[in-house]
Amino acid sequence: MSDEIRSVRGFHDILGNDLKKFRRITNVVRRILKLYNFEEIILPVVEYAELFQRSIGEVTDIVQKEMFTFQDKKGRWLALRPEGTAGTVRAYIQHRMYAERPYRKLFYEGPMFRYERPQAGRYRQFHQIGAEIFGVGDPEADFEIIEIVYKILKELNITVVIEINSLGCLKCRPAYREELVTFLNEVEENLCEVCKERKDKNPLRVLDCKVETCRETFKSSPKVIDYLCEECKEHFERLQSFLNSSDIPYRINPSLVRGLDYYSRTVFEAVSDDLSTTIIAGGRYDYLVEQLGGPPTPATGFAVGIERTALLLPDVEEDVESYIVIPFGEVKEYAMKVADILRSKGYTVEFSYRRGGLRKQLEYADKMGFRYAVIIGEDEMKEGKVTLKDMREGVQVTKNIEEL
RNA sequence: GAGGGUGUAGCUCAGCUGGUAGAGCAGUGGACUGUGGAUCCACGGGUCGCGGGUUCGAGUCCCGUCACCCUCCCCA
Repeated sequence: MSDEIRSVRGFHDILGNDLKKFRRITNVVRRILKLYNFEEIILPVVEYAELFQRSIGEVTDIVQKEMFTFQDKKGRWLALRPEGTAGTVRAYIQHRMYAERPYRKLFYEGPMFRYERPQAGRYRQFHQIGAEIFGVGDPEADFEIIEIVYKILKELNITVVIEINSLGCLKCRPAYREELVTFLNEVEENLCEVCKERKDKNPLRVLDCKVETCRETFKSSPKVIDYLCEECKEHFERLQSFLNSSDIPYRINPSLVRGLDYYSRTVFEAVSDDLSTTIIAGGRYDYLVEQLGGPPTPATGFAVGIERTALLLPDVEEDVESYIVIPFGEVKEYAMKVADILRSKGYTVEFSYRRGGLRKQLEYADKMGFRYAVIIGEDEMKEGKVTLKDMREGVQVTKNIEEL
């Protein structure tokens, strides 16, 4: 036992009930994305580290402290992807997708990697499923993304609040940023230690602080939405008008900012009240494609944190209508044939390897939750029949092999 | 990167001021040779996370270390 090899810290196996929840989430998301005609792309797990430095932002924690980076044999810096958007944009550019159609809707699913301390719903290898719309600058696209997020949560029966905000664009954000820094310097003594640190590094992030005294202080801080230029203001208002004419509940959170540098204009988060954590988030990133070497292309998208969402799902006991074939006596060949006949009709069938008498066999069938036990003894074999027992109802019938 | 908690049987856990390791559940077999969800009996199973120290003697005390869980930071 002492020399047993365990999985690497923060890298976990997903099995049993956790896997059921995992699949439930991805199935729901995939089905909804299909309704909106998104197409899947499978992206590599490894990219050049530079891709993330140039997209997520050099000064973000993700890039500075949380990325798994390493050198290949030729000394190039590679990284395990910490998120999916950068790779999707890279692929969009690399395959010249911008030249094929006026716009493109893509989705991806897979493991992401961040080097951080594991805790509830958070691992070093975690999984996201996300979608992006390239080439649409209009708020319709933002609305579609938020609508999809809402449908996902509704279908999964998860109660969350969708918070939205606008971060403005390159025209209006710098002015706001300056105002904010001025304000933060004035109230510096009221800020927590972390905020004092962050104020110079990434001032927008300060607004995200959860410390009560900070929140109180920020009530009088300048708000991004008051500094939006005409175009950004109109964009944000039209998004709200789409939302208002839908049944999607939302609220504006003027302090909502996101931790990745590439966002512009619309940002949103689906925040769980009982978990007090974000499970789905996203927003618009109109400069990223160009920043990574493509033509100017507006884009917007979202990502679902699968493990985190799974925490909000109840344990599900699904009734699988599966069969167990119980051979009793010298009937193995016959019993295997019966099992295969059932499989050819599409049933899930386990051939029992459990040793022991019929009693033990039925105990096993009961414990494992099989709906039907197909009992096959020498009597049944002689007559070309089987005994089919309904484990739930406790009744059994004898059937000819052809009647299965 | 900072802080807190926990490591004893497959699982959940007890084990007092140091004195040879325990329960429940699960497993296997039997009571019961072709009928489960119940009962009873028996059996197997542990370098007490790892390393060192104190001691005649350490699961228990001390030091170190690792892992897991949780919180902060950060983020989905």
